[in-house]
Amino acid sequence: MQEKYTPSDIEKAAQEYWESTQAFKAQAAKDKPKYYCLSMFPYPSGKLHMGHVRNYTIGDVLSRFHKMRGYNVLQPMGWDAFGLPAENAAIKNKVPPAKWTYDNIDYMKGQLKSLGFAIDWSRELATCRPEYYMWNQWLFLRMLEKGIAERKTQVVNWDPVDQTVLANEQVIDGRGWRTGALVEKREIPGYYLKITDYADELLNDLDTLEGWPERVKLMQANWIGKSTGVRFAFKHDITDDSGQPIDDGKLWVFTTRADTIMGVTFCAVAAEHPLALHAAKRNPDLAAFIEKCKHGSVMEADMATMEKEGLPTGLFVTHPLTGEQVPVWVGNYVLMSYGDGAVMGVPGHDERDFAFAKKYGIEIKQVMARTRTAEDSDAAEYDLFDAAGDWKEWYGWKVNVQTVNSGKYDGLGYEAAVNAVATDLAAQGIGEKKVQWRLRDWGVSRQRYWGCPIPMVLCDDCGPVPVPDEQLPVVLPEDCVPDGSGNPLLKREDFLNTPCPKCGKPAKRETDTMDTFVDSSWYYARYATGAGANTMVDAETDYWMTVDQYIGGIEHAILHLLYSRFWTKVMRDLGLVKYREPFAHLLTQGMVLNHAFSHKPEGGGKDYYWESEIDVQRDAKGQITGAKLKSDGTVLDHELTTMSKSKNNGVDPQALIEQYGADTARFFMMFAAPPEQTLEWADSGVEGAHRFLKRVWAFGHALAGQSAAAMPASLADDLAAARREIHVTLKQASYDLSKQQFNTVASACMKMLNALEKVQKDAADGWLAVAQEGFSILLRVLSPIAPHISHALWRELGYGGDILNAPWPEPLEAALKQDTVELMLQVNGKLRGSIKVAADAGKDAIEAIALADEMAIKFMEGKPAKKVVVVPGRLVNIVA
RNA sequence: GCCCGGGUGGUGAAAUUGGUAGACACAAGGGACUUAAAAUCCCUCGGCGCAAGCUGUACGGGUUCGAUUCCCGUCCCGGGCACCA
Repeated sequence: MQEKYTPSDIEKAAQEYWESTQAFKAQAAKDKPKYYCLSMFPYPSGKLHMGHVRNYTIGDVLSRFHKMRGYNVLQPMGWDAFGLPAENAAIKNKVPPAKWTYDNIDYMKGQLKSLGFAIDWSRELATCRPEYYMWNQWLFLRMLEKGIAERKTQVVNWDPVDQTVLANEQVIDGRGWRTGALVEKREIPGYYLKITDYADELLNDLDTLEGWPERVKLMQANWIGKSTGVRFAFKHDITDDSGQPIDDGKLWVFTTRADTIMGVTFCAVAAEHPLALHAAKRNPDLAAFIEKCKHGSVMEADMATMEKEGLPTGLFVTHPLTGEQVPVWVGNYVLMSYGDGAVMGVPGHDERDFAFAKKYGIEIKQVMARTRTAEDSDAAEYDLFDAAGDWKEWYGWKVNVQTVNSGKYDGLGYEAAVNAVATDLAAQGIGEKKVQWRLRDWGVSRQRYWGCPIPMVLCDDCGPVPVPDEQLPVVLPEDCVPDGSGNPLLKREDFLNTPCPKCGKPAKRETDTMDTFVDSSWYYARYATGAGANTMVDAETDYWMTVDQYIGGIEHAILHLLYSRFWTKVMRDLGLVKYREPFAHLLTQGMVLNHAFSHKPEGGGKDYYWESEIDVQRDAKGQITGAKLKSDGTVLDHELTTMSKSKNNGVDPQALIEQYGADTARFFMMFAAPPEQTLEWADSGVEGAHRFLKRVWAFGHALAGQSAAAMPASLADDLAAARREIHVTLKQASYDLSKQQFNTVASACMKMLNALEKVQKDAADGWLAVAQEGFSILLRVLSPIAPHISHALWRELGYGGDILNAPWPEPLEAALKQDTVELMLQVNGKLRGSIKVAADAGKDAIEAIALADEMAIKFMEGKPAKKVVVVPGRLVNIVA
């Protein structure tokens, strides 16, 4: 056995051994419980970064741990290979996205292999391969048949100079990233998947996901956003140019606050609303305002933070309960795509309406008063409603308030008022209670090249026609090079021209491709499908699914996970799978953050710089206070954010692996922080992890070549203590693993080695027995985290077989046993010392010992003990 | 702006989920070995104090015999907000 720890040799040998024995090839087996462990597949951006290392090491630790626990483990890997960065790279380097993507996959696969993950590579897939994405197309056609997919209009960011649709990411401060042109909102046709049809089930089934973090379920529930309210109409007799009443003379709105309906002093409609468009015909100012509303962002965050602006239309509608005339405004914050594109304005009891009314001098009516409760009976000053003053929190409350100035509805609480109002509106036939969802349908059309083609043909005569199944897949040509000025497929005649499947006349293919979230919505099921399947999924899927443990970044808490859940339910309804949820347990890994430095140049866009290109200024505590570009001194913006290719702040693990080895990289990553916690990247501490592995190797080397020693019936004190320390630590480590808290499992390994090293080699008989037993425990606990060194030492020391299949160690009661325990001694909650008592001492005996203690007597200052709290095994607190 | 997290020594973190705050490490300082360096090993290490002790888990309150942990409020940082993935 080599004396020196040389990771490069050890790791290469272990990986070759695993490869030659096909150690990680997963096959259905009846004699063992299955464990499908899945990490979110990476986007092939070029190189791995530390976030990947963290994600995949977590998955690997869980996989290897479960294998040792006797499970039949599947851990697959693949590539989320379609997406925008490949097109950006093409624009920059004039390389086809396909080539760039495949090259990146090659490189990153090599990196993953060098990290020694227990992956079944035979199941590898890439979503940009026709054999994968043809099933996107196939399922899309099924959805179309069932009415789950439909064609509607969608609002997109339009760059008027490049004549192209921009992703939100490509819009910086309202301007196109390449052209700097003001971006416009534009309506174009696109396909939607009716996820809202599944809203109820997606919400209710969250309760069945016991293995999901509460915070993720909460985020999803909030996103789905079920709210009960009232949809009702304001009647009017506004007619269009042909004399027809617009929208049948009804302005529909939805509200969750029908209890405040008597406080309505205006209505606001979206810029695209028929009433707005009608009024604009005779009002140039309004027409200009509507035109202005077309610019700007489609993002919710921008909508919420932008200055709320409006203009009166000069039109009035009739309040359904008071008969009063209510002015109609156009508001830039009202979206045509939400509900009916119109809202009622109650400035007295809605904060946004309050600000709007004050800005434009609209009347503010109080229709709610605070109800006095026991807790705030003395808060008289808060009860005063002041329309001229500032907004007060309670104006918007639903509880501890009741209706006032509301005529027949006076004196009611929230629910009673809503019910009374809804009943009266229903009696008039212009309103009803309605469940409203925040969740919107999933728009899947992307005006981009590098994605899965939507299998439709546009015929002048027949309109949009689905591509027949037997013509699938619609293959994306892989040699296009996007240049930023629209979808290159529009110039590909060979792709574009095709006969209409219905009438046979010349027609054009749809050039829109699918949202890449489609690709990632079912890849987990495809991994589990047998090789060579000529269906989307097969019987083997039923064996492996559902995924027992899914691991991925918290940034996917809503969209990816919700779309995957939806897709699963659609597949179930089509009879393709039997399960209703894809992921039983979810571990949301915290992001690995790094500093990012950027600058917004004159012509628009946003440039990111590598840390090596800049000078960083720090304060005395090392906090970054500023940064300048080395080349020309440009002052840069600074943020702490997730590692990504586009921000030039990814840290490549390659240097780490080459210098210290994969085991050190893995061990350090696990040791650094618990998996769910956000982690600011710093490599200080890598040395320590490496030092530890060197000590493990050295200890193993010292034990090599010795035959197995029997454990003596009794051990010297220091050996018994060391052995106990090992078993106590093992117990803790197993518990921590069940909690998925790997940083303390890593530190447990360190504690075990510390305990073993502490006892002198020749201290007493039994040393060898304790060392051999302890080291075999240490290696097994260490092996999921640092598998290569554990594999090598396990074989060198002849513990028998392959550590991959060694049973997980169990702590021995005999080793854990102790005769006396130390209890902390508190007086009035302050630590004053400690007492030693027999391990089996009763409460009375412990009390007696505590009260007789010198420190207890001193700090009780002669006062009698009012109460003595005894926490078994932990402490005694004397209250004097 | 809205939804969800987080904040503990110089640094990463731990605390059996209400019971010894800082385990395990990193960095730093001191020492041993060495001609020297590297490597390795030993010691010190929240703050104040000679000590007894006091104080300390972002900040301000509260509940409790006892709060990093539970409740209320504030500040800061991160994630998501539907075309980045």
